Amino acid sequence: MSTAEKVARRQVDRFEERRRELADAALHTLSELGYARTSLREIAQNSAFSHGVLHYYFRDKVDLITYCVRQYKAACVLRYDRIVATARTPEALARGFADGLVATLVEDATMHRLWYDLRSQALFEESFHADVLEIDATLERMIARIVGRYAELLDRPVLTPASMTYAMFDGMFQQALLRRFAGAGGATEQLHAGALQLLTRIVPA
Amino acid sequence: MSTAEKVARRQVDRFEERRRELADAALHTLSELGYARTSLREIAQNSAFSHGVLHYYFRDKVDLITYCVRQYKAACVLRYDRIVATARTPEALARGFADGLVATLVEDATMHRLWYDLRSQALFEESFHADVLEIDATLERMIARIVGRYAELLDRPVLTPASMTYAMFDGMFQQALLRRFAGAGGATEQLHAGALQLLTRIVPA
DNA sequence: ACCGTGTCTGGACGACTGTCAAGAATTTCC
DNA sequence: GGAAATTCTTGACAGTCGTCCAGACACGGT
Repeated sequence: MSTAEKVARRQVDRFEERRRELADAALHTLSELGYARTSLREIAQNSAFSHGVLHYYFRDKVDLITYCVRQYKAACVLRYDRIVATARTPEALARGFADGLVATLVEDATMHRLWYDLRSQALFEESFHADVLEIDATLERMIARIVGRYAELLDRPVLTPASMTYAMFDGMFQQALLRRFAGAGGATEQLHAGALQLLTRIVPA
Repeated sequence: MSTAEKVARRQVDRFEERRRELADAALHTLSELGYARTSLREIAQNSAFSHGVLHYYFRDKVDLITYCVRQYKAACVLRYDRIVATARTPEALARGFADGLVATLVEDATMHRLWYDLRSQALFEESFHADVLEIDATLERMIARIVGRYAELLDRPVLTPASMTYAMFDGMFQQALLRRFAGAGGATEQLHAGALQLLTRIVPA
């Protein structure tokens, strides 16, 4: 590799790193304010830079948000992979999964509400379609892995399609999140019990 | 009733009627553009009036949107009540329910995406909490009536809590809506099959 | 040390926002 | 028919928005 190539590579890396840094700040602001109320100036204010720099690293607002969504997805997978249990018994796996759901509901609540917000935006903005569908597919596979392992440990077949399974867990999680932010009590308990119950419904005896 | 009271009553009625009319226009615009992109001027432009009149009938934008959400709820209940089957056999009820879901997914698609958009907003804006929770509770009861009747026809007990049942149907519907707007095929078929399958899971043999 | 390139700032621009008020238009009532 | 009350239009207001740009700054290579 020539020195010129090394220089170019390093600059590209720096550029990418700064993009990630700015997208991080943007994600933080978005998760706090929501898509409708987040402006580029507000994002810049929650970063170490001024608002002008955003157009140096991103073509426009849609470009920034799209990049944010992709970065969010990466975080998503990591977070959920924590949940994938190393358990040796189906009971331990189920418990670990339910515990993990409740934990991320509490710890990453603002990020989750951002996800549902952005997914709703995808119903109106075509430019979000591809990324949202891809993230949903990733989450669906994650759920399928857990359910598949659970059934494997029980030596039973999975009779429910993965898309349906994901939709049901997602619906439950969304309800729990809503109750949490709306101040209604019992959200964590309902999610925990619901996840366990749903698991036994999907892999019936 | 005195004549003065009659006059007052008539004025109140007219006032309420105009509010409904404007909220209708607002709902139409909202369902087309989404919460984040809808302005009062745009709403007025899709009505027979100018933008200033909105502040004659509504205190501010939040007041208007809140009123819209409440009006939307009324439409919701009516629409879903169409689905509540008069069927005499469980098979007919299940089929009618699944058909109804698919029909409203296709016919009222823009209204449904508005609902999910506004419910996401409730995760960020406290003023939406009460109405969103109330609408969700209404929909939950609607689902519970259908499932309850289905179990009754089969002479079996319902073993799943209503909140969990609603969450699962809602999750499936939301996925179908997303696939529809994202241009992915098979949304209606998946929803139809999923609803039937979920019904048998909730009321197991 | 200096130059050139890459990075960043801060202000300016026009468009758009919610809100409001003055007055025109319309309706109601005697 | 005219006065009074209501309903509606229009334009203005102070902000904020995304976007762009001239110039200041930083820093690695020679």
